[in-house]
Amino acid sequence: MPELPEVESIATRLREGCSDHPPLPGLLIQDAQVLWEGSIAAPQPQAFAERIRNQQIAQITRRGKYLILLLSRDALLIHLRMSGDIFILPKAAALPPHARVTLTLGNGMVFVFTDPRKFGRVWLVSQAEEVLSGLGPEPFDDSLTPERFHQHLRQKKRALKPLLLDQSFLAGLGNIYTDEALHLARLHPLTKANLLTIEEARRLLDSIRRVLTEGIQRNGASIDWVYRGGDFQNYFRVYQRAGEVCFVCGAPIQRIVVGQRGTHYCPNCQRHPDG
DNA sequence: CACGAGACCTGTTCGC
DNA sequence: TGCGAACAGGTCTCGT
Repeated sequence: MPELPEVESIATRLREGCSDHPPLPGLLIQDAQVLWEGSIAAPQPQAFAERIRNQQIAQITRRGKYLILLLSRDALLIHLRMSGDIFILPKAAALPPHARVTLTLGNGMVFVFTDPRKFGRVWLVSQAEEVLSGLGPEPFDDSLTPERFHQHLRQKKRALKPLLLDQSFLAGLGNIYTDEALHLARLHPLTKANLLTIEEARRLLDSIRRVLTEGIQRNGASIDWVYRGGDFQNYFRVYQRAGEVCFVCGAPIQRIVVGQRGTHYCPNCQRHPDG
């Protein structure tokens, strides 16, 4: 589930607090436990706890799908990949299933990174940029104008679906929001990027921003057994709706596989340029 | 450069 | 009921 809106929701909750826990900025990290070494991308897993100990949480942000905690000396970056999640619990509480890394906080609570599938990764580095340097622009960046977006698209011959999933082209979109954005923009997932007109590029950028905004407003999507508190899953227009009717035209939503990813679209609203 | 396949993992759901 | 196959929000690497 964790695409840009889900990570943004988590970052906001950690930064501002909620009914279950106070804001994290200002708290001290007293200790750390690595329960699954594979989750630690940097530094060496054995060096992680020692290095993070006694650093204070200064600021919490997001870049693409990365959750970023700026600490007194280092930056802690977390990528949730397919099944990662973050819990803040009382120190005395039982650890949730699949806990991989824990941080003991100064207020008697514990920061827990859980991840059933073990795809998620944690980095503790002196500069966040070491990890983020390959990312493309943020979708909401003001400098990403329709004209510039069109320029970028014109340089790519790839199909829109895999291109939008490429984090070096644009940071933050995953399988759900890509399918939703393409439907809103009335563009077929297999359309070649360099064929878009400026008007289509404008429509696509606008659609991307609209679905991401809607996702953030609904606190992200929670589906299957991974629950995250958001309810955007109740407002999907195409994702996981194969065989159901398109809300725009009534045609049945189609599911195809593109780049090994399930891809959902309306064959009537989203016509392939070549038929 | 573009693309497909395979790898990394566990859990749920579906079909027989 | 049981069991294997298919599928899942992501990314990396390798071969063509």
